[in-house]
Amino acid sequence: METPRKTPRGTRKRDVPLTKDGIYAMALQLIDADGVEALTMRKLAAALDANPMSLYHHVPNKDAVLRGVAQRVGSQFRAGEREDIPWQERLRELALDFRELSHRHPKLMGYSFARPDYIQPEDPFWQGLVDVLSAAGLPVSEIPRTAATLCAVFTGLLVGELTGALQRWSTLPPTSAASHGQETPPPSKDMIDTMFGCALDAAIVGVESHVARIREEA
Amino acid sequence: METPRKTPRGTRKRDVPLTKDGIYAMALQLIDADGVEALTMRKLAAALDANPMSLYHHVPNKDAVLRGVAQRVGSQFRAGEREDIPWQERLRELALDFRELSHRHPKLMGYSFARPDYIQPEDPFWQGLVDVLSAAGLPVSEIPRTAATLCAVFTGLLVGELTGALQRWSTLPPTSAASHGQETPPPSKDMIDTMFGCALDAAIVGVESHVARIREEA
DNA sequence: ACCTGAACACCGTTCAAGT
DNA sequence: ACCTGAACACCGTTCAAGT
Repeated sequence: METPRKTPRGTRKRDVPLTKDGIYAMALQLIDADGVEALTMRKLAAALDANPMSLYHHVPNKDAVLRGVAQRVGSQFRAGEREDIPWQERLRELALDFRELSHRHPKLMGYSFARPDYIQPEDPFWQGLVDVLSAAGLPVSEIPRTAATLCAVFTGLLVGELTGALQRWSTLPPTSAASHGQETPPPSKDMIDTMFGCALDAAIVGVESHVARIREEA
Repeated sequence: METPRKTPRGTRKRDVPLTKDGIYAMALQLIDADGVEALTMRKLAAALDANPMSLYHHVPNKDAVLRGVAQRVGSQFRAGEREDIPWQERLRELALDFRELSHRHPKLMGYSFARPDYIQPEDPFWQGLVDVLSAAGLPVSEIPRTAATLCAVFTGLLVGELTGALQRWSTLPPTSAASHGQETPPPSKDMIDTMFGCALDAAIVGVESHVARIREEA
């Protein structure tokens, strides 16, 4: 009754041995499909056609898996390398790229953004951001905090979009008095694009005036 | 051996019957102390000196408890009611108030901010924000999306602060080449205050120019 | 070195039964 | 109406044992 070998016929996944990378990759697939809260060490093992306990030979615990996946994806955010365009355009590209990639793993990012370590100093995204701010004329000592502020603002907008909060808030009635005016139109994808655009413009202006202020003082 | 009544001597909590509000209040205490991920229906019941299953008579499930707590706290964010000062100042006050109150429940807010429903349309905070933007001269139809964008930006910064991401990123080396320049100074509380201030300034300028642009078009 | 089964100490929630 | 004990279907993780 009991098949003596796994993958008896269907030749499921694992001809390949378990690896850290393989575990992270499958975890990402499961998260993309069902969300972070549905990820389970047992389900992960099953998806890899392995014994749940085998995972612990490659990974210390579940939190490490989540951290690994978050950092793996975080490191895929690319840096706008084009040095031929003004830094303002580069920043815009960087941000839009960030957003587009987030859309590929919405379930993960909603979770990732709440953990401080999904962006690593070696990540191209961080490097790119530092480059752009340096091109903007910001002194080195000012760059990390400006970059950090920009990251926080981007992720705030993205969390808002990915969780639906931005959608929800945008359709909230502007006054509490029940439905006595015109309705606000439902926000389309376009409208959220516009909101991102506005915020990005404001951020750019903010950096510009920060640079100007520092120039003045010197 | 078995004491026939609860609270046999210590007269613990419950002379009072279980209520929805009581449950939320205790859940908030536990979350403040140990974090959202440590909250358990069983521990919550124990803290209320009740049988775990009794909770389900007042609350449908754990998610409802978390939602209830988040909304309870969300509704405590106050609206800057002072109409005698310019809207820019009112917006600043609103934001700083929001931040200060978040600091009172850091463990909760790190979680809350990821759920779209912690701000309700009837909340004073939302009403205040709508008021301020209306005082800024924004047409009613523009207000919800502007308010939504501002909320997303604030919460992004706050999440960054509460999770330590802002701290961490601010001390990241501005260049990947290992330690070959001056160090960036460690960010103090003051420095994070400054970052908030800058972002707030940029947001205000952004709203101002949005108003100007709309005026122009009309 | 890598894998595994059994077991431990938990979870959230259902349900039938009590008052 | 409100509370409860037992039980179910799960968790993450440890550990001793296997190859």
